[in-house]
Amino acid sequence: MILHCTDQININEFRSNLVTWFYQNQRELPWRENKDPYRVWVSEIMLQQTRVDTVIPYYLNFMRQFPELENLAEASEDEILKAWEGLGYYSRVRNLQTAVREVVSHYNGVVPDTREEISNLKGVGPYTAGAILSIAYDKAEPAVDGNVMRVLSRVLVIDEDIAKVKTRKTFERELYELIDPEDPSAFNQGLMELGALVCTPTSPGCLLCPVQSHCGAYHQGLQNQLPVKTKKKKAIPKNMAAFLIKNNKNEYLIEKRPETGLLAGLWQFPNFEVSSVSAKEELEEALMNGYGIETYTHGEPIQYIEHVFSHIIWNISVFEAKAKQAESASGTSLKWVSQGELEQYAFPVSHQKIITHTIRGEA
DNA sequence: AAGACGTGGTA
DNA sequence: TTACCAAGTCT
Repeated sequence: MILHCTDQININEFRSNLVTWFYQNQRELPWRENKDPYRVWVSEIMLQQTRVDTVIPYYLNFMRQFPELENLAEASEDEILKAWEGLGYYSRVRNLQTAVREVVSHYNGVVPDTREEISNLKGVGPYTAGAILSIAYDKAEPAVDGNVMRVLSRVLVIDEDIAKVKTRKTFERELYELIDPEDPSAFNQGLMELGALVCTPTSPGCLLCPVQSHCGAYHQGLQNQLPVKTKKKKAIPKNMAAFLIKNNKNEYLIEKRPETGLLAGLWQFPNFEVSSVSAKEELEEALMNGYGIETYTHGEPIQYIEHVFSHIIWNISVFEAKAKQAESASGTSLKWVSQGELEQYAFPVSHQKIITHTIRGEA
């Protein structure tokens, strides 16, 4: 093993090669304009399991809408979900607001700077804690994400399964030795940037790599065998029925999803799992029991949507229906809204397709 | 420990 | 088309 641990000369060279490379090759990103802890925090939450290119427009909009931590703390749930609409993993923004409120009430609006305190904030796990501490506060704390595990598994030739939660701790232990105490921010970001731009999952650019000489996998020709990662299971398909229901005022019925679980707190058209979409009686009964809505009988589906989540596939048949009564027993989770009002509410991507295709008649 | 939790891009 | 991914966290 080329680098492993005790050789201080090699460690110093590794650090300086990585940090120098980072300053010369880092991308200009909106969250790199300054080190404001709140701005760094928001970016780290958005970046979880999400590509840089996807995040950029959301980040710009989010910071325009909630420029200071206090603005986010005071926003409504519908506002924050709308700002997150389409980004996925919606509990991230709900947790972020909970955490930001905690910072306002408990830390006088100042993001705490110890791992202990910051880790107790909702949605801040080991990676995000390390990222904020190092990037915003220049603390020598590891920030182990998928990039870092891929890069270090190659450099240090570590073949533990990076899909396993405990493997992260192995890399954190190594990092406490390896991290550059002079510039932990550039070191951590350099590791991630290297993973994103050079030490990629497939066909890594070893010939361009600033730490090639320190890389055990490169010297042994193992860069394509590492990291080791077990595969995940495939998504399970479900038959879903969705209903586009109008009343006599030309309004649509929408419902708010439960506060926990899949797509928590988002709005949707009445939507539920069915054994079969051709069992009309089952559909009518579900509408009556679930929504208190009697409808004029509906015909064949007017739209089919396949939507793939990480662990589920929704095969949605969309039906059109007219409510027999103008008002329904409207709990807080049911609402009649005009076409124009629809855009105020955050919908899952699968139901955005109903709005664009069936309501607006776009391609 | 393993599964829940989204979405859009790429080979 | 299927599979895997992309700056993880919570239960």
